[in-house]
Amino acid sequence: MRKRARQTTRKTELINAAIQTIARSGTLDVTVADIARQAGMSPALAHHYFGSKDQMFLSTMREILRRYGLIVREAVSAADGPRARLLAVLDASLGPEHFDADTVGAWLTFYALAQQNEEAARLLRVYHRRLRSNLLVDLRPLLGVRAVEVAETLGALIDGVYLRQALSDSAPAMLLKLPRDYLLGILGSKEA
Amino acid sequence: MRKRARQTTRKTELINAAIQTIARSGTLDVTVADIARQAGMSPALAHHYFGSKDQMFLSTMREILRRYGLIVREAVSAADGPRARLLAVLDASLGPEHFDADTVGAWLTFYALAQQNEEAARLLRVYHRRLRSNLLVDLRPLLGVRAVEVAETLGALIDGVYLRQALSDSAPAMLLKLPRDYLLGILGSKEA
DNA sequence: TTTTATTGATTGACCAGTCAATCAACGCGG
DNA sequence: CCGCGTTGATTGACTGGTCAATCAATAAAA
Repeated sequence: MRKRARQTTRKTELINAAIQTIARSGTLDVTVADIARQAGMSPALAHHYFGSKDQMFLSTMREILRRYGLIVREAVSAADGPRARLLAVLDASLGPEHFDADTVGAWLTFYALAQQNEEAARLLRVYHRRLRSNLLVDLRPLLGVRAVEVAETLGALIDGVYLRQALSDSAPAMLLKLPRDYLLGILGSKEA
Repeated sequence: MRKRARQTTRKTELINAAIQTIARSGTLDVTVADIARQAGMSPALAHHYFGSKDQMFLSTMREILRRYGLIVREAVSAADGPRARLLAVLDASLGPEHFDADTVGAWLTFYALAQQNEEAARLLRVYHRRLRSNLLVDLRPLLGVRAVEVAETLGALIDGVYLRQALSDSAPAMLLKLPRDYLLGILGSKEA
């Protein structure tokens, strides 16, 4: 048991180091040595735990996805009613936990990775579907058939906001409220 | 003069080869040798013309941006009235010329590059500003102060659609009509 | 002839992954 | 409580391969 715990902490340390290192350099070209150094251990140890660079990246991606799912689930369960839950999903998706420079950098880089690596693409599709279904659950009772289109639009909008945030051209605050305002606009006009 | 012409064609050949090669492999990890081979010449010649790999990539990016600007300007000048011009900008931005697998692949990859390379980030910001201003020109007379928010939303939405297209999860047709429907929804409700 | 185009060969750097060797903790029989 | 063997943690050194960039040499053009 002690053994397993140690292994887990080491892996987690490497994953955190990977997120930081990837975001800081903005590429997947980061070397295993870079990540290991960031985590304060030798490159050989990283291989010992993950087997290959690709496996390390995929684990990192899974971890980011896991954290995202956790936060969303928490936020949704704390909200009451469809409208509040929808806003909770948006807030959680664009919350500071995912929107810090590190995570955004890593996130963007994974999109690039997804073009090469089928497993990476699969993980990204999982995220898309999860977001979509989270939105649809509460959009359907409010909008009926139009829910699908609105859900797709919100999904694309969130991703676009991420993308632009990574370049930090516009003011961040402005970008963050875009999906929320879109949703409120839709809900408001439907209420009438 | 002859000299310049030859140099230009060689450079263009390399740029086209770069677009194809990047898109096909889905990464910036393509080697100069790969690109040169695709263009039917030796790697050494590619260095002769561009000096470095980075310069070659940046030239490629500028070329893609130039083509985009060209198409948009053409489409806009052919349209009549603010509403038609807005739709023209959207259609041109998501048109098949930029939406084929090759260009989308290269585009996405450049977003990743922009995190490392300041010049790449600058070029992407140029594109953002150009799109924004293209939209604002015709949105302002229709929407007044709200034009800014709508322009930002459309920009983010387009980028998001690109991103999702690159993963081709949803049906392409569905994705493509999202920005258009959003704009029509805004304009429709304002007309009232 | 002078300049430009073009290439094959080479170099120097870098990096993922391997391996053999230490090191530290733990368990266990005496 | 003490050697001692087992097992996982950890590392430094090394390898095989790749790639950007350079260079010297040749062909073609001006």
